[in-house]
Amino acid sequence: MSVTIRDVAKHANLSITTVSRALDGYADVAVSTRERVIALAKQMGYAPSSAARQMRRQRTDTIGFVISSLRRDDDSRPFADPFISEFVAGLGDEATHQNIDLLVSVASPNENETNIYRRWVLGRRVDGLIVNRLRERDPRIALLRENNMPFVASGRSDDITSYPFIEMDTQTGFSLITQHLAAQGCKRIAFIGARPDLRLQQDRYLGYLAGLQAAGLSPSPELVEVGDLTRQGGYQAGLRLLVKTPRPDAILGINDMTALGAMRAANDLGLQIGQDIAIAGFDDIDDAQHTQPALTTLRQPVYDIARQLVQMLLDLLRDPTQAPKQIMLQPELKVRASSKFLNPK
Amino acid sequence: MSVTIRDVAKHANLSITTVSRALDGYADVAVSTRERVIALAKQMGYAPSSAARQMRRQRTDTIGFVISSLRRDDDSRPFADPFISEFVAGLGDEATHQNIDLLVSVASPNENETNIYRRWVLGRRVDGLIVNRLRERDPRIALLRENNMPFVASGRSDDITSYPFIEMDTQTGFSLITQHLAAQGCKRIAFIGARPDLRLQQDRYLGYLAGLQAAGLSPSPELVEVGDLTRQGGYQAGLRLLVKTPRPDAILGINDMTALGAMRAANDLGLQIGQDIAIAGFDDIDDAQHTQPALTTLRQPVYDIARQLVQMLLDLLRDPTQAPKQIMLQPELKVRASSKFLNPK
DNA sequence: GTGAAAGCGCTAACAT
DNA sequence: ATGTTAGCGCTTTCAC
Repeated sequence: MSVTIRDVAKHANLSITTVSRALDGYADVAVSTRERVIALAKQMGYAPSSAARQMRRQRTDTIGFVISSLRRDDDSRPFADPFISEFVAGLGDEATHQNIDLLVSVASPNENETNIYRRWVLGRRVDGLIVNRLRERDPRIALLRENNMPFVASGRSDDITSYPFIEMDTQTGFSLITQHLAAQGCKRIAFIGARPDLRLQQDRYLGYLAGLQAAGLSPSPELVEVGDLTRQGGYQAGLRLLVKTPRPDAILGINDMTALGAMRAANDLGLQIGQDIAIAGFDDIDDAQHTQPALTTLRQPVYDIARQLVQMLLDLLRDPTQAPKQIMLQPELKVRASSKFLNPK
Repeated sequence: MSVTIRDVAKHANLSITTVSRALDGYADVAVSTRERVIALAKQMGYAPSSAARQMRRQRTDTIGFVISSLRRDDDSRPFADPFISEFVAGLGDEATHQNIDLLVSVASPNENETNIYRRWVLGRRVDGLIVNRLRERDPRIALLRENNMPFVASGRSDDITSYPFIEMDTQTGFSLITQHLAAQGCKRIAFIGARPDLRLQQDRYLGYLAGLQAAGLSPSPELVEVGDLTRQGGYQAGLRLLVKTPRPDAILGINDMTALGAMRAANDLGLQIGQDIAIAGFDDIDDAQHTQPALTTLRQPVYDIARQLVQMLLDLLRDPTQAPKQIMLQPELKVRASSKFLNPK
């Protein structure tokens, strides 16, 4: 069917060994031979079969990433999450740059995403994995551990002893942004979070509480709503918050998409954002600078984080015994117009 | 290292043949044996090695998609293109659903993306490919053809005889939306396009011209600018257009991102969108409904198209001799507030 | 209903 | 500097 190393060897009157070594650039091949082989291979359209190579080398030169979509219904578009897009872009760019492949899977909420991991891990489909949006006692981590599958994480789980990760200091970040809102004169600062089993919910919520305390404000259950990290979820939660009396004078979203949804809710209720109410988010997605008014947020260098995660994973694959690199980054506060507040009573 | 079929066979006191057949559900295995094997495999954490399977079956159960980023610089975030995200989401969802894997690569502008195709094709890394944003005399298509690599396309190239594709009738669509703008009273309707070698530029530009003609307006080179499908490109082109005298009274973007950029340009110049100037786009990305004012556009069911493309590709893999399915869809005009125009002189 | 054996295409250890 | 050979883990004929 397609051209194999045997065909090339035959045409070159060489053994397949020599062809293999010539193409892989081994030193013990005559220069003239090497050049001849390379030219011939190119001309014949030969490239090593990836399956054969994987089998022989016991290595796939492929890393995997499973996009876990947290929510999908008729109103919210799938995967519209720009955070994930940018993350995937970083993974893809760095993978290409390092000459490895990226296997991507999308786990819809109804299927058991652990199954995808299981298939990839047990079938040695990939050399390693990138994991994000970790949960408490994350079953994926357990699976990877049990099967010795190398992985790096964005954010950390409970047990951080044995794997590399990059994490934003979201707790400090949320404390700072909460204090920023308080400094605008806001007294009733609401928070739209996410499912409590998500690690990021815990960190960010704690940061929010810490920020309130630092500002001398007391927390209230009335001011906390649960979203789902999507614009739609933020919109719904925003509506629930804004009809309460007394009304919140600020809304902090667990991420930018949530904040964008809340902005829309405020808009629909006729409130002037950056005047009647302050709104802020987290991530600094592309849209954040392009809304009217622009969204105050904490910047997370998602693209760079993704690239670095790939590098960390490759380091780990090269030397599995090394101490896991664990990096903590400070998010950067981006103050824009949405967090102004001109109506302090 | 990891558990193979041999290990399972040994534990079960069976030949590897029987284990293989039991797990693959062949009929000629005793029910009791099958159950025993399945239980044992699960308990031992066995799953067939994907590399070995690929090699033996001469099939990868993987399809590929290369994201060709058209532009990357400091101002524009990579991959922020929601069109691509949604497309990838559709591919990923359907692939998962069909139990195959999706290999993704990101081709940065500086590397030769044909190299990625070459590696995948010659190395039989994937069973088939999804291709989009075709160009005139597309070298990728030539490569795929030469090497008998099955593929399906979103949009078509010059030679449409031999491969399946799904295409939007963008020409009709752009004609309609241009006429819609004219019907608002706009007389100087500008168009922000893209590189002329992109197939989509040609179709959409022709549609724009046809729409002008149908509305009794004459085209002017003054009213046409070149962008790059990004928000940033739309912004720059928008600025160039809006400082001209006389000023355009409508801007039609080749896609929504371009239109969004143009909206920002109009905003920056103090123009009221949907009043001083009408703006429209194409795609109906998630953001289109969330801008202020909401963006008039032509809806393209990107997610569904992507899913269907995967199905078409799998059909093609199952029966390579079948006549290529070629589908043409009509985009749906979504009239929103951005295309109002209240200042006809 | 089960097993033996060939072979997918390649790489690497070992020989020459 | 080049060739011989074993074997990666699996599926699939073919034989029993």
